[in-house]
Amino acid sequence: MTLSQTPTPLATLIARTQALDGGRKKGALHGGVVTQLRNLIVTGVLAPGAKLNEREICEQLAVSRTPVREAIKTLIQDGLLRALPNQSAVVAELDLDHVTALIDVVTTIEGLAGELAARNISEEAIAEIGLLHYRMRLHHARDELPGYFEANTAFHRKIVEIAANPVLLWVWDLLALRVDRARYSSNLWPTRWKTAIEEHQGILDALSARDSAKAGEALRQHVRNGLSGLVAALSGEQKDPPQNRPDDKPIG
Amino acid sequence: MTLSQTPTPLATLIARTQALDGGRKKGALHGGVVTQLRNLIVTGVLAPGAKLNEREICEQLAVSRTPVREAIKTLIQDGLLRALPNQSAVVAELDLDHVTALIDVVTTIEGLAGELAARNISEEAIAEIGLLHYRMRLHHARDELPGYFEANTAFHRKIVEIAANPVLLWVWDLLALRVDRARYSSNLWPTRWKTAIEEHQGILDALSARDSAKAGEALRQHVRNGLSGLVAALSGEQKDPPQNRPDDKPIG
DNA sequence: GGGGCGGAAATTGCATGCAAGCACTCATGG
DNA sequence: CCATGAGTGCTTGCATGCAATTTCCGCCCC
Repeated sequence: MTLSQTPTPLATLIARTQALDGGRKKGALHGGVVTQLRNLIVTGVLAPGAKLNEREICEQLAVSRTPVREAIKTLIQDGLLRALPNQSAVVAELDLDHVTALIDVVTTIEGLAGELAARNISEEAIAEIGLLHYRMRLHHARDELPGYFEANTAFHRKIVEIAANPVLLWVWDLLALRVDRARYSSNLWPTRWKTAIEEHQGILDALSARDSAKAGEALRQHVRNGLSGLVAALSGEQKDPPQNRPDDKPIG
Repeated sequence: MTLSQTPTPLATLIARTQALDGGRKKGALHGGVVTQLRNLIVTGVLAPGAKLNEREICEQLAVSRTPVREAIKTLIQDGLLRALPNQSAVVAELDLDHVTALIDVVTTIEGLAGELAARNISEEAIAEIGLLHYRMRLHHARDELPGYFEANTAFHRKIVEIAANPVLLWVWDLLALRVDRARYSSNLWPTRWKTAIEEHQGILDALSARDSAKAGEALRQHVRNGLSGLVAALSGEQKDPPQNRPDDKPIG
């Protein structure tokens, strides 16, 4: 009753994902709940502004309130939820302003990652990046957006890993959550597919050449382009009334 | 008994801070515990590697395990604690590598902040920055390190605020925790005092002139210098055996 | 008809109880 | 003397109970 105006009770939506308690060890509930809820938020099943009723989540996930409460706290830290004292946590809004703000930060972070990665990169890492690039091309050719999506995230994260800076990776992971959320929210993306692949090629080339400045710049351009397009798409969608579309399948 | 080898039981240390339950409203315990523990970690009272026994913290802070557990989870997210399944959380190490990794990220982030701030800055904001700058000079002249320290943090944070990018501010706050921790850990800093003040002057000038590139560069230089000096200091201290010095007062 | 108010239900925040897992001790054997 | 293993106590992880606060509903008054 509390969660958004969706006619479908969240029950089904959560239940659809998985039952969460598969022969679990002791310390697995908290993490499991976090993952579950995070996915629901990032993919947009839980619409911005929706209230999270602890009891309801407990019932759906078949766990007690303790791990649920801890999970909610975690997601608040991640910025996916907003907390009000003595009130239900609500899914954080996805203002255009906020997504716009992401552009500069993510661009800068990924640019740094590119610069650092180009310096450290090993032959093995080059091959791994290349592999992901071609996985993306394959998914593109087959028109498999979800697969492309996943490979794309892996591609970018791999570059950050190669940068070999744990703090950078930590920040990137935090930001990636928000970027993914924005991406899921704007389900028109394919326009940039081809361009994105060309840009990826450029990034790969720069990394292979160990050209730090070029890799950084290529990544900055690529990320900025992608996120700007995303903002444009979102601002176009802004006309849709804040009602959440029922059963808004993630992408495909 | 569990918390580090310090002869002084943590009891006194925590008790010294404050009793935590001053006519509290309902939703204040969790935040209070987080703040308390965070301060203890950042200031180094809780040495890296120290185990956090839930029961003990409960007794010292006179709250039950629930808020303490939630606080610990929060601090794990912040990267101040490390979690081991079914084991006590431990204070995160402060590797030299980790602090070194901070340099590039914080430098980049503050550089971005400078660039953005220079574009948006209002006359009022310029005045506020200037005020903080002169507060620092005053504290410097009076040789009041803690006051300088506080004003310094406010100065930097203010610039990020002026940048008017909520995501940037969020990331900065997260990073600032780690920077402060490293700073507290190396208690020799005054060498850079004068230089730092000159650099601050340069930053202030660039911001006043609304010269984006210059402000960004000035901040990058300043932050890099500061953190590099910090790393140098830490790597010098590295000789001290990993034993934590008893009653290592934060700064002076 | 609209707005303010009172009370009850519901919800969060905190405290506590119980079970599983780890660490530590101490005895034993090589 | 050192390594090994069983037993015990402590610690975390989860479930649940209780109190304070919010919210929601109906009612009354204007």
